[in-house]
Amino acid sequence: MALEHAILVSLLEQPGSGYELARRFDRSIGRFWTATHQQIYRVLRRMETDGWIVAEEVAQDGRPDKKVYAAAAPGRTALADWLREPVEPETVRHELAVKIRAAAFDDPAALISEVERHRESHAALLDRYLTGEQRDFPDLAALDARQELQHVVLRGGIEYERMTLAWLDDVLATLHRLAH
Amino acid sequence: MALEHAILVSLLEQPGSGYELARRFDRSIGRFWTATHQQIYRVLRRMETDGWIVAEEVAQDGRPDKKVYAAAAPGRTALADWLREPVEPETVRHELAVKIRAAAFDDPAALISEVERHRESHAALLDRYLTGEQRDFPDLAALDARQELQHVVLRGGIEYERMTLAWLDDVLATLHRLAH
DNA sequence: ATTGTCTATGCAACTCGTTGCATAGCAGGA
DNA sequence: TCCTGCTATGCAACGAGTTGCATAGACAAT
Repeated sequence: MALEHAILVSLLEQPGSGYELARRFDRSIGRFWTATHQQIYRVLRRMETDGWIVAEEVAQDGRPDKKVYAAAAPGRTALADWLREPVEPETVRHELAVKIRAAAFDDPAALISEVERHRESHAALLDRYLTGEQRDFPDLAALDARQELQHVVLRGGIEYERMTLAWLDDVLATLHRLAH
Repeated sequence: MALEHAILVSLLEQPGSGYELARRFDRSIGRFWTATHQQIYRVLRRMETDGWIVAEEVAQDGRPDKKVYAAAAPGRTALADWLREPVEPETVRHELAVKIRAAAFDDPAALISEVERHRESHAALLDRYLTGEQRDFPDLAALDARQELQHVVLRGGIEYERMTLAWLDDVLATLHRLAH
């Protein structure tokens, strides 16, 4: 379980409400740790009672009030402890890989359009990463420690997408070959 | 939910008992879809009552009896239907990426040994993939359709591991730089 | 005028996944 | 001899994650 920790990191980078966190999990952090708003609200309440975070009610006009959370000292301690724990092995759920093997017992050609759609979404994501890189890291020679670490994670995302695109091309070529 | 489908693919490739499936999920299939024996037994019972698979009791000497499952016609139909459904977006859980961003609020050097351990396990996995490739696909020019598809998935695994190793080296260099 | 979308939070019910434990015979090593 | 580990299946309890729905005011477009 590390949703708490992902939320803590996000709140340390920038305090925010449950709703704002949910949107971040749809965008940046969510590339590495997905979560729905339901999970986030539930975990936020638990973290508040545990003293990991503190909330401040913020009145807004034209909008519902919101509770802005920020990381507290016990949260930072918990995060430091977690950092020193061994990384749990990632649980992989690669549906497309299962489908490709499944295609051997059906028509491989039936998968082609799905793989193409998949390829397009990965191409779009790579594009967003590269655009975000230009915007958030315009001068790679002048980064502080936090940005250095954010950037090395982003580089991982970029390389992952490039590798995935190349592999999907390989998959498409294979499927076309099998469909003669 | 696609554990049913992952199990179906595995049973189509080779019938087997719950226990055997659990071991396959620890080895080959599990690289793309993880599952514990508890999940597998529970889903197998459901699949049997749904008629997707059929079981045959096999007595063994020196060992407990086992139930060997094989895919049935309704299971093949369900698999074909599933193949034609759109691929669900993958839910990513990349703990290490979260930890790297977390390191900005603690000591980046504290992560180095963990990343090194991580790197070693990916190097070992790449090695196992390459050894398995030699063993299972000695002649790449003479593959049938099923093997072609298994091999393109394996190529994906190999490229993923290579990319990950390169990225982990990048991460290590960054962490060392920040620790001066 | 009405529809739709956005902000903001939450309940209830459900399924999925994990953990700990139990059984039970056999094989191999300290 | 005792301990560990392997084969083989399963129960019970819990925690994590998903889905559907609800509220409610503000704003923009049709």
